[in-house]
Amino acid sequence: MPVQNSEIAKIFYEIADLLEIEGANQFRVRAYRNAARTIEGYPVRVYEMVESGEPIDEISGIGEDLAIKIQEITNTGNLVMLEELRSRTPQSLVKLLDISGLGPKRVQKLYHELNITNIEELREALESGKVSEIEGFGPKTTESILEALESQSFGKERTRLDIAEQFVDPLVEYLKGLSYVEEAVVAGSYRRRKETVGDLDIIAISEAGEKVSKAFVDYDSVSDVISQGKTKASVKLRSGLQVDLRVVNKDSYGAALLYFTGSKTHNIHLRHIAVDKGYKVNEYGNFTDDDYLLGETEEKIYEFFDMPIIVPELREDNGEIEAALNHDLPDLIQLEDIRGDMQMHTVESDGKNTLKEMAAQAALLGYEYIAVTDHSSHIGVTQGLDEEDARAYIKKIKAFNEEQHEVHVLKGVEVDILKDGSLDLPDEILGQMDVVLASVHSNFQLEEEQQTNRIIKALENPNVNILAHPTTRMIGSREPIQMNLQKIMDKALALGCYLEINASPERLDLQDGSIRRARELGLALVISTDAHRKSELANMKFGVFQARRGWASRSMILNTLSLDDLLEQLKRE
DNA sequence: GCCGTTTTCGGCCCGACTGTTTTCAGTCG
Repeated sequence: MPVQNSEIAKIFYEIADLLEIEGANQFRVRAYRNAARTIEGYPVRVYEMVESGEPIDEISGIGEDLAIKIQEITNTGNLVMLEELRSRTPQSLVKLLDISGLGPKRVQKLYHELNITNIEELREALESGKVSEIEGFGPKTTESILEALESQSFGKERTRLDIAEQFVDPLVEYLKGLSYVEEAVVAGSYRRRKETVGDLDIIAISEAGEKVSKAFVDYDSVSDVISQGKTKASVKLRSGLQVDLRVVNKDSYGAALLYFTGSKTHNIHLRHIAVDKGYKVNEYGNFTDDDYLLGETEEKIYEFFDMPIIVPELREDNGEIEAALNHDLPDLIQLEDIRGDMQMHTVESDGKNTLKEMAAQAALLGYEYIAVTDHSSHIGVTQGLDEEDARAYIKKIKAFNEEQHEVHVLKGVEVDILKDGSLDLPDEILGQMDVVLASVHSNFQLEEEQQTNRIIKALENPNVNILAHPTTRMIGSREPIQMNLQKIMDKALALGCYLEINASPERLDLQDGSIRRARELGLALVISTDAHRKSELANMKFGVFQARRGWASRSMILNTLSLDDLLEQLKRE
């Protein structure tokens, strides 16, 4: 049975939590957590490596012991060690760690002294006053735990990048508007352009930390103040989003930005290098003994380590530090490189704007071309094109291109892949299109092999150019379908077709790790917005962020090409 | 539990804030 990387990671995360509650060596705990993170983001499925006999202990952070455990998981779907841990320390205790203010030590105490194993028992013990009888649990602590329980803000969900963006701009503007604030900027996973963010981290330059901190907690949309000090403060906005502020002086700005942009593993790796060279790096700068050396800008810090600056999107400790040391960082694609959008919908199917309106908006964005790709009719809700509609539609686009020359419109369609892998429009129609996107909109539950074969069969149709939103996942609401993406990528490469990076912020499909995989295979991709109204054409930036996180260079993204070159690339043998 | 040009032991990133304490442990990022 294929075991996903995420399943292995989940087991290691749980082991780390349980070991921590048991009071195990913190470095041992860290090793499990570190391994979980590595495997979670690993571009190759580890179980396939095990099957083919590839050495997994060559993965950084996986040693002999963890390699054996991974083999056990991939062979049996289970790990005896985890079962043993669970028999000593109830699994349900892990949930308690999600409650703000409760860490491993306190959870352990609650378990040992009151035999509390879950949230319900905790709530009861808090309300009956039993918890405050334990040493170390004063009135403030018990109250804040109770509050955290009431607010149900534990088990924190992550916020989509586009939604976080709506809160970021006004808050940063507010801070910048304060006379004693020189600069304010968002760091954290937001700056790394991760598809979702857990909270927002803001860095401000000021000599008046206490005043900034005060103004920050007084911000209009703040509903709760979690902490407030001279150099940092933490609040919850009404939306539920947590925002952390850090105030630094000019000399430490770069160091703080680096530190709070993360990722954590990237920072730790940099610090290892520093320690090896006899230096110390913290959020205030680079130090030798206790003497400040530098820290004003990120460039200077990377330069200190003989590296060019590494852009935030790459800072995941996935080889970017090694690449930087070799001066071999990828030349990442930028939004300005995009010359056209390869998927959008109009009123012909489920879009809200007309062809003319979409084209006008694309012209405003400076595009040379767009592909209009309305749905085929299989999925009833979208009222897509049947054969007759499609013929009329082709004529309509031809006429439109004759009457205007600002943006060339490619005749396109997003055709449904049916359950058996056949397509929802006849070849004769598809053959008249400039670009054909094929995509899965139904039968999400098929088993991996059947799903994979279904998609491959669709790609084998010589009219198909692009597999759109390849995994069909929706962030936070729909898991990717079970499919062997590696096989599909290999096939696409062999057949001369391509995969899409869907830039819709609720899809962002492909994921960053898969884009990285495509890069390694030499498989080109397109980035398209799948816009259903003209305003959504602006979502292209989210796709570009995602592509950058996947190490994509301009040369591997087809819609950075001129129209002629693009059409040439779309031709299949 | 991982790792190694200081390599098989002995390190492992580091600081701010809070609450409950009389000097610090726990949590968080």
